[in-house]
Amino acid sequence: MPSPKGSSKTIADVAKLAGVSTTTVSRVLNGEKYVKEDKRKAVEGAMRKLEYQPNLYARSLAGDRSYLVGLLFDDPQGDYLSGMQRGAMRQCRQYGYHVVVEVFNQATTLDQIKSFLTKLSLSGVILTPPVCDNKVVLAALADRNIPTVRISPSKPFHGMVDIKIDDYKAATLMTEHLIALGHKDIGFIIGDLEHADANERYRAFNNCMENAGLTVNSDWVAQGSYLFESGLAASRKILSQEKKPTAIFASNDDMAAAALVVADEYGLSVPDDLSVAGFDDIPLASAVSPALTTMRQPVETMAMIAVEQLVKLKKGDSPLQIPLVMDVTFVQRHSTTTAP
Amino acid sequence: MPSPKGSSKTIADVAKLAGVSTTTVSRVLNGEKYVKEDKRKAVEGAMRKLEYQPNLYARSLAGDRSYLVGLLFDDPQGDYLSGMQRGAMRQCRQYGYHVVVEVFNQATTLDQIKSFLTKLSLSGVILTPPVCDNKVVLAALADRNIPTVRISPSKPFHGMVDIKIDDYKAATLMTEHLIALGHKDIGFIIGDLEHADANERYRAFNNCMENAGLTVNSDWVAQGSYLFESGLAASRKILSQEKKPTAIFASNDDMAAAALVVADEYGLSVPDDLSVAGFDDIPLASAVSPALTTMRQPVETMAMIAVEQLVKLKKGDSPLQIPLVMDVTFVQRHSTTTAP
DNA sequence: ACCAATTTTGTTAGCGCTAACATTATGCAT
DNA sequence: ATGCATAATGTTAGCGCTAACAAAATTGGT
Repeated sequence: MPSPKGSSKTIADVAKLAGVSTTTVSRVLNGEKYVKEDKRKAVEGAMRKLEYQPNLYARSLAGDRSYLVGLLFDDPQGDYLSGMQRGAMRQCRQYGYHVVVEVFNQATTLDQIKSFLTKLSLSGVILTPPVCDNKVVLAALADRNIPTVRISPSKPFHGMVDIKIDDYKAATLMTEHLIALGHKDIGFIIGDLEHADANERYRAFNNCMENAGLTVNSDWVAQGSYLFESGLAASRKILSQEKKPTAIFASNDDMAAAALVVADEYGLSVPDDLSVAGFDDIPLASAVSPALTTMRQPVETMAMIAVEQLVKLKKGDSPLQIPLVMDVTFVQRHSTTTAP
Repeated sequence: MPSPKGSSKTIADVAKLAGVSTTTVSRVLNGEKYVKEDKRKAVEGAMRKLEYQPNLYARSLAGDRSYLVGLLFDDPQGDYLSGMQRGAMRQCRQYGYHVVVEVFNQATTLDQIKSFLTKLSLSGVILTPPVCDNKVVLAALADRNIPTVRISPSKPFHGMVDIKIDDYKAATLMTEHLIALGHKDIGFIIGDLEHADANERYRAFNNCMENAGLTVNSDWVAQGSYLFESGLAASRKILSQEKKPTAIFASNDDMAAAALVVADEYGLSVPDDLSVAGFDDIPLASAVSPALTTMRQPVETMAMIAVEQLVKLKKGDSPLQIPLVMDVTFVQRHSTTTAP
């Protein structure tokens, strides 16, 4: 009896058509060895003919993998994170995995974390900053032996793969760029210090200034949160000073874009009166006017590699001992120029 | 024998501890009726004591629901969509569901769509614009009888729940606001016409102008795509004209923010020389300077309601025959004022 | 040709849960 | 009390797949 419309084929249907056992079909499905070429061909043909789609839930229940990877955010907002999400989705599709998104922040209880992790028994998890440094989450993950990749974490955590850029070096490069342009009075907008990268960028700025024999004026340093709005407040704090800097280095593009707006409020022309540098190279960076000089971070690629690593971990490969450090690209546009 | 660390409890463990059958536990788990209060209490107690977490995959395999809802994007970017995502995640957590995100666009093959839908056998799907009007996706969904909620679709589609705002009315309101301020020369930036809402807003603008006895100057109408960058180009097209409008109504805030930037390029002061109105009220709208007059759309709430509807559909409720129309809020800020 | 090592295939028993179908209590009108 | 609807609980058979084991086929050395 032909199965009614909509009812999907099972592994048994495929096995019957291919003239093999269900186990053999399962082996083909999972790319195991110990299957003769001709049988493999037969099975693959049968699968195609029947438009067979493996049942995710049966596989998960019987086996150990779930083909679901979790993408965890503290606050899902902004181009940086949607870039991550895009990369993760793209690579997951490649491997037949799917992306489950979830918010883990201060308000998330331990129970919710545990429940999420044990209920879904994820094939893997990607932690975006600052969740990647959340002790509770890390412990819960390690406890359950869930393959985990962290994006831009602070300290290493045993058994987890880290993917990052060299924030210190990148921020040093940018500071040097400003100094090379003759700027001596440079302001800095700090990112959300919950994020390890924010710390690194700030540290690099300070050290680089010191090495160049320049002093950091605390009036020109302001705390932001990486959000555009916070950049407005930070920029106002800096530019409302009697003596103003000739350049501002913002820890990300959103805040740099905000600096552009505030500069305008104070009648400063960018870059002639004030140079502004950003970080990340999100779409906005090239859209604003003047377009931002920034440091491009390959966000989408990082997420894609994260998924790749997860798949490898799944196969039993042991985690990389050292972080995967991606290259950044210095992008000079029109928001920075020689000191006035 | 106590189960080893990490191995989670099963329904059988709970049943034994509570002194009932597994079915009764299942009934409690699913909130079915026909369970006496005392047994229910006993089961709930046992669950708590054992920290029982139902196995999602077993439930999905045995039953018909998967506790996974799909959130489909054409291009996951921008505050509007991350607002959706936030709402969906929040409400899903409420109900013990999870959000699987996926991109469905031109590049997605029918096979991929089918594969996604049958493999995951989702409990429900939320379609964001413009996926909500993608015939192929709609057909595949209907075929599989998957409960579906669409956000701001164009035409009704049998059996699906639609959630939207009254774009026509909202855009009329905004246009009237501009006209009431004495503006006669009003420009318009059209959104991505793949989105039904973009069409509605444009139609409303045209009709409203006509009703007020004003003519729409085609030099002051430009096509955008809802992205910030497209707003720059559109605004430049409009403001580069010899004779300039005294107001611009952009179909969303991103493009309105771009108009602000371009106005500045042309030496126009907003709102004194040029009024600018947006739509959506994303965070950016209140951050830019001057803050945008806009029409607030309860995006996050819409997504939450979408999940709620999905859960109801799951329970066998029949879909609403008419779209759920959410209220918008006119938000007057500082980017619009009386005509010069 | 014969044996052990190795590859290839099949058999079977669940994974943890729910649906369908008993079966047993309970209420309530006669 | 008696019968009958209705409520409350239990029994059982899978859902579609994989893991563990068993069996058969193949290989290669002697």
